[in-house]
Amino acid sequence: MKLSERDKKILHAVISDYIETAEPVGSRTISKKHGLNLSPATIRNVMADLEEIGLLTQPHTSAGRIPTEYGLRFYVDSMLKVKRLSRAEKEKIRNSFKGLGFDVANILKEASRILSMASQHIGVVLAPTFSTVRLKHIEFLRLRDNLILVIFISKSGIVQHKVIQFEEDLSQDELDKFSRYLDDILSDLTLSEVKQKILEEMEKEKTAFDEMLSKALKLSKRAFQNGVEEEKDVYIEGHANILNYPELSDIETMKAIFKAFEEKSIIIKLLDKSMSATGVQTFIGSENELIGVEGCSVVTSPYTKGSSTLGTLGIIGPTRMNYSRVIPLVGYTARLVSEILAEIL
DNA sequence: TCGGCATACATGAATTATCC
DNA sequence: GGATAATTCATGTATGCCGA
Repeated sequence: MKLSERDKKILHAVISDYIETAEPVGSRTISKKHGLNLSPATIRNVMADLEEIGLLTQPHTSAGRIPTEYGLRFYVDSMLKVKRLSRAEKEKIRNSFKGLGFDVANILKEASRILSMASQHIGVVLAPTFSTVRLKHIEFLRLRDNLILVIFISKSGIVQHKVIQFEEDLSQDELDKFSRYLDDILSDLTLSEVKQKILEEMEKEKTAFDEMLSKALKLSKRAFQNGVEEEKDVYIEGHANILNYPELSDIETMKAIFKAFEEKSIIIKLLDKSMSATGVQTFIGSENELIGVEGCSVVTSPYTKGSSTLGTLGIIGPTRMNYSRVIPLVGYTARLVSEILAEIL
């Protein structure tokens, strides 16, 4: 779409005023406030043109204009000048993570809090799944005949469990021995490395004829069969910030937003969508159809370790959020979380 | 002559004030 | 508290001016 410089200036003025006030923006306001040296009538003509091509809309005939989702998308893609975070802001964010130690849950919760506090929107962080972290300990608990509870503990403290059936009835003593043996050979490996290692060890064991090893490996093979059931965790901070935005404060909208937060699966699906992406992504209004709330935008970025994505973090707020500030904030926080987790996981 | 822009004016909707 | 009037603010359109 080709817009003249004048059209772009007027569109930019409408959108920046709307982001600031959440109110429709009139031609006279633009004429007075933005020093474009154009009369309100001229600005009205341009606004009518921008409305015709779908970038602006008018809530009612005697109101000013507000940007459409399409207008905001055009603004973000073509006109937005992203502001860099200041050194002081970066330092403040970095310092917030100090003293949290190696507790991944605390680090992610803090990331969510930082995103919420710094943006005055809602901060969300999708935790890494078990398959992306390294194993520290595997524990077997005998439940009853042939039924065993397997507990997986990752190096970063993520715990998953699974109940398996084994053809032999094993005593708790035997299970403890297996656990110690498997800790020795599987510790510090990722889930895919674990599976490979078990196959290698089974191959070796064929020549060793060690009954204990054979049982332990069979048991571990069963434990890791079909993967480890993964419960995805999501950290959400700053729910109350919704109340600061008049366009989201009607009862029905708030109900829908809080429902999405209660049913975490909706937020998880939304964050999952950007797992495969690189860098910061913006979903404006209906582009994030999963939340099902009009007037909401989501800005996300995956955090990584090397080339593999561990999880996603982001900000949920009104479509009129200050994208020039939110985008670098999400990007920097994701880079910082990647950096911190790389040392732990 | 034509296009861009400004002024003037009629109109519509929301908000505020006033009255009962 | 509800109905009505007055005010405010933003719009669209007709018309005129000016420069290319």
